[in-house]
Amino acid sequence: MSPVKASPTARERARAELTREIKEEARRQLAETGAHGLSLRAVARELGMVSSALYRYFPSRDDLLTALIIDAYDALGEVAETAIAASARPRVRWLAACHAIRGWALAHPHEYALIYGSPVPGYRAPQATVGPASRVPMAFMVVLRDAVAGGDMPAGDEDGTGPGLVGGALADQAAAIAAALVAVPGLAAVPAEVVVRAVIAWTQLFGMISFELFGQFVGSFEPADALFEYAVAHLAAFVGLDSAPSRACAPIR
Amino acid sequence: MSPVKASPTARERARAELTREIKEEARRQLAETGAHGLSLRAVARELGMVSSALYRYFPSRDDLLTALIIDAYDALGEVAETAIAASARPRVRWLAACHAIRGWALAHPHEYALIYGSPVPGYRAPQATVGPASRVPMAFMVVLRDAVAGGDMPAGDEDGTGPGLVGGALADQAAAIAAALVAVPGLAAVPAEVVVRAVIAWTQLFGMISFELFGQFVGSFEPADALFEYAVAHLAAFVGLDSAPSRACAPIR
DNA sequence: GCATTGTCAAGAGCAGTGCTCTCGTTTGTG
DNA sequence: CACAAACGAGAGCACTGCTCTTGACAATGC
Repeated sequence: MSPVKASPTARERARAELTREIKEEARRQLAETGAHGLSLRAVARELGMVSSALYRYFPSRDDLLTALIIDAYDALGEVAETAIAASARPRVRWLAACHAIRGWALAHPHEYALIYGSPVPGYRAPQATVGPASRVPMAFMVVLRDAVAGGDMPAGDEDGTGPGLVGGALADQAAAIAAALVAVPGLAAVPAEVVVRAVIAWTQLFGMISFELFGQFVGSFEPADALFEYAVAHLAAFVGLDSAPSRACAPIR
Repeated sequence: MSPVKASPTARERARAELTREIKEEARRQLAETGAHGLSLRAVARELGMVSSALYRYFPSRDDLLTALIIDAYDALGEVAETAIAASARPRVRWLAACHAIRGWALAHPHEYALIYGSPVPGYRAPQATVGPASRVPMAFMVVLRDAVAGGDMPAGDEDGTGPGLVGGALADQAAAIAAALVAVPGLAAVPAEVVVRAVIAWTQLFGMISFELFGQFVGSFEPADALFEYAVAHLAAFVGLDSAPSRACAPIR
């Protein structure tokens, strides 16, 4: 935001350092006791300061949580972005992103719960989170855009009446996203139906990770590795990223 | 559990009544302030009693929450079961269940968050919840079983190498579920691949509902009606419930 | 019928929380 | 150097979940 001063004063450096330490300690407690158990007083105690001093850095507990949420979004976004960075076939990059995201979620369950679980206490996501939050879906879109540009996917697939044709409000919403995607790096356009399918794939991915993490697979699909593998393979086919272009996603029948 | 006495004493009736009232008031506060805001003292205050008296009915706050969780699972399970009760084509019953579940979730967001959001505070789901929790996925399985039995779905679809063939650990896990399903009402068996696909559809459904409810669709897909419609149509095709059997889920290409 | 036993609501109290306010002190700047 | 902003410390408020004790009531055995 504000331009970084050439020589930050000792006070500013101390402040930045302490802010970092507070978040670090908070993240530690988060990993131990979850969002509910995160206590400002405990964080302050652990840092050897008094609780009221902490309010100079985060005006409320929710603000601390928001900072952690943004960090988590960014961390996961970076994981996804490095996963798709490899110069491989789009399908490989897609699958890599899915596995990387799951890996991060399993390694940081409480931080995952913080951003993809039920919204914390009373609290509504502030605007500052939507940027970092969009990094993951954006990464998937980038892969699809590259696939379209590279000819790895049929570009114009507006065939008549599919089982769930994109039309009406859906088409508009998808077009808005596709437009935003084109505007930024300015290359090939992604068809509306592919955008919609990508969003569905996105929800599918996080639905499965959430179920695995939040214990909905109790006695049935645990571990969920095989199920996940199967699901993401289907998802890649669903959005149009095929290993063998024919028989995309209908082995049944 | 315990056999109901023919003539419950006045004390027993009062206790049951008060237990019901406590849960009712707790549910009301839950709808207003979320799980975090639910306070035993506030519930007691609203009921005109003192907080300590409440501990005679629920030994701890977590126990109250558990009771609410079980109730929520049961309520949603019943919604799903009545939705599939109609004697229509399996595909119609499937879609009805999806829409009914979403409708309940939108009407009871906090209760939904309680059961499908991040697991509350520190707490791990006790065994008593797994029964009610399985009613929804079970309902979907029943539809599929009926579809297989009624010939609405290809029964043996073990064609060679699909994009994500079910095999190894996945096949075992799916077979265990299919076996449990057959054991109860004892009719047609559901192929392993269909079971796996049903589970994936289940996670997809709740992934989308969660994203809609928890605000991940911020500026993009709101309202999500059209997206949901499109997604569940795909899901029905994905598990093998087709309106027009051919071109199941591959309008792309 | 009376005494015993168990259940119940009430109250006080403990340890903990988020948050606010007021103090001196420290630090950077005009 | 002086002044203002930033800071850490402490006390305090209202609230929480939870425990313990006390006295009143209802159900049961003799």
